Amino acid sequence: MTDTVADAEVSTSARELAREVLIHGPISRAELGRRLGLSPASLTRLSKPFLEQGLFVEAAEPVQGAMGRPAKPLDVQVDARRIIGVKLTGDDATGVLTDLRATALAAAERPIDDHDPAAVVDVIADLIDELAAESDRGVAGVGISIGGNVADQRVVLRAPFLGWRGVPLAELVEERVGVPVDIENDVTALTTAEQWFGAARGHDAFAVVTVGAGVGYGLVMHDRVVTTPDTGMGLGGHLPLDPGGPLCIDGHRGCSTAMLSIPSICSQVGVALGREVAYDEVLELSALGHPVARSVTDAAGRALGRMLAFIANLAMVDTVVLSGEGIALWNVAGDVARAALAADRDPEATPVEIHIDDAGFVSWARGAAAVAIQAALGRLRLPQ
Amino acid sequence: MTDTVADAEVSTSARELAREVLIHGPISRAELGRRLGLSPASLTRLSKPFLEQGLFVEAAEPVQGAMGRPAKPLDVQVDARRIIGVKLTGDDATGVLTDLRATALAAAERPIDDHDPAAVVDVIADLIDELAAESDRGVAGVGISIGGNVADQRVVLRAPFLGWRGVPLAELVEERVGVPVDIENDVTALTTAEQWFGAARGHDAFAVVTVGAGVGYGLVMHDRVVTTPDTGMGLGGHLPLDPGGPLCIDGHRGCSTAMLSIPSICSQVGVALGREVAYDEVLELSALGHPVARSVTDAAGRALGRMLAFIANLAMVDTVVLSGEGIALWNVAGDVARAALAADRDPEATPVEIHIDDAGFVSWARGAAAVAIQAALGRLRLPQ
DNA sequence: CCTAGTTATTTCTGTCGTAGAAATAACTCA
DNA sequence: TGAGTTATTTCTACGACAGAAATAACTAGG
Repeated sequence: MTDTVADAEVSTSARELAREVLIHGPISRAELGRRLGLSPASLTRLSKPFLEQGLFVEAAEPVQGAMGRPAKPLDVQVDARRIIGVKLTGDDATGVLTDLRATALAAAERPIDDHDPAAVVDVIADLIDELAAESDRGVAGVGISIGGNVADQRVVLRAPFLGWRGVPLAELVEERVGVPVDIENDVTALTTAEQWFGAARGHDAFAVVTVGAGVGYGLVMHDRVVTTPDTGMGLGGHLPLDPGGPLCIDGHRGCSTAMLSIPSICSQVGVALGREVAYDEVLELSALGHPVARSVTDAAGRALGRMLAFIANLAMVDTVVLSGEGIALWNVAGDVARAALAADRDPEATPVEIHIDDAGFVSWARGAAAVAIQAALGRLRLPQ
Repeated sequence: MTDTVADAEVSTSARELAREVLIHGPISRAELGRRLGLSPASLTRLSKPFLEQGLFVEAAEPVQGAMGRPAKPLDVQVDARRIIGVKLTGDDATGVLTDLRATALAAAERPIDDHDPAAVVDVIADLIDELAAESDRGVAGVGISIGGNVADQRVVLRAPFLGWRGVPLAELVEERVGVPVDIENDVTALTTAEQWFGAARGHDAFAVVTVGAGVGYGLVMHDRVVTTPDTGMGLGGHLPLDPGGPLCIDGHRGCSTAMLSIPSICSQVGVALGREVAYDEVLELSALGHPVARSVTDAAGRALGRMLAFIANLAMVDTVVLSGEGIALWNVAGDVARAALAADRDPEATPVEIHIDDAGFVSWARGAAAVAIQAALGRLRLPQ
């Protein structure tokens, strides 16, 4: 972003306008005025600098069919900036180059062999350089998401998979790449992406459940992602769901991780078959009706359905997004899960809307990009 | 409230100021400025009309010990208005006359024999008249809380205990008492009271669990009580907590109602002893170590602890208020509940803060009063 | 006892964002 | 073709707010 000296902080209204257009665009000024509680005059005034900067465009296609003067809907010029999102695990760093709606334009990956912060920063910087080379218009911001605790979008307080405590990752990476960097917990980042750009876009309250190496849980309420000091501790990963289920590594019988995580499902089937089995194979066997695989995925489905019911009843949401690299489980266990959900929820209650985000690792990296997009919005400067 | 023709709508800031003083007063203008993000000048301006109207007072006791000019904290004149709160069940109407902080000054009760809306309105009007006679300064508003679905704080959509559907209760009672009336779901109302005037006062996120004839669940997040179309359906009342527990009336084994409600606990002990047992006697027997009572209350405690863990992990709160007419259960089962909670929650996570509100039926009626106080705030007019 | 330092509150003034009204634009429908 | 409808723009006035400076009411230390 090339800021002029004369550029000024944008007002709250301008930021809300940008957010609304980013999430709901293309959208007319009139509709924006109604949503934001502003007069038409204000919308003209507020949107002008965005149009002048090339951050907004007026959609070519006016709305047809209605009476009166047709609206000229505003939309973000998604190609105005490029963003990079990086998802960091103990094993590798996955990155995507995206536009302003976190749509992936390029992807890359690097293994992480050494958990030393300096070594990891090297890998991340390399990954970012590779992705930035794919962009012909520079990079406006970088987001990094990580399993663990993050303070202020700057410092990794605790990252069990990397054995980190108090690593000022944003600073370290910024020094290397010369672009603003923001760090966020991985589930929070993914939840943010679902809220702004995913299937739950525009819902004012919903939950996110991720199934993968572990089980993650995120919550949006009153249009805001809920974060607490415990965010990143994985508290949604050890809910007791099945008193007859297997044990997780922490000794919880039938908890969400024991019932749903990829490693646990693979090892349950593996033990019964007496050989190592990959996750994809489990799902395949289950689809073919193999009794062992079927039994394990059915139990997983029941547990997932029960978890969804608990979420709907206690977090008071009626929409849930399922994501993560292991959510293909839904293909073979979705029906069982829906039945279990129905059994634990009042039949007169609002049905729970379930969205599947099956983009796997790309979703995690998109989440990181969404964090960078939000941060860029916060840094926005416009000519007065 | 005697409005002059010249009185004007109060601004958002003025309403937020009133709310903040109501919840946190006495509190200095300087501190209010910091909390609301306003300059000291604005606080002088905003608080002046409240002081002129006699709604605020400057606390007599300035803050001691600190350096600099001592603050003259603002507080609400709690006696400036009187409010009536009524809790309606299928059997009776309980009412309280309160001040502006929902502190009960008088209480009264009426049995409800006839569920016909007209008959119930008669009883409520009588009850209100009796309580209003106790006030020497009129009544500024009436709140009525009810188990069931309420639309817009005006119309009872569904109230199973009364067999009502679509009763415009606010209108009917207003016609009789000539004072603004607002209706709210009972758990929502109680949650509101806890948020503004209870032990969780000022917490930005917490949950409420009520134990009584049933089990209720309310949630505050981002400083707002969470309500959904399903509010009033009692979805928190049928969470599966103990696979070996008794059945509730809907056939859920070991659900929150089956494990925790007064009728279920009494009947479990009653069946074992071969006679009818009152709730208080169950708690007494349990305290004395009676094996049957002990066993039932221990199971209840474990279920409650598990429920608290689910709430903390899924609603993402670290504070829970326990209320309702049956919460004396905590006296005999609190330790068991705490142990169960600890078992289901990561030991490194923030400990869950538990507050007990043992005011029983008065709390329910206070909740209704809190709704009326909020509504009065919304209707507030001040001389410009 | 006096003075410097500190914090709270008030007064005054300029600014910025907003709504309101009226004008203009661009359509549909009869 | 004109009446009706809706969207957007332009212009103006108002009002809420912050900032600065003044005033107030204390504490702490010499």
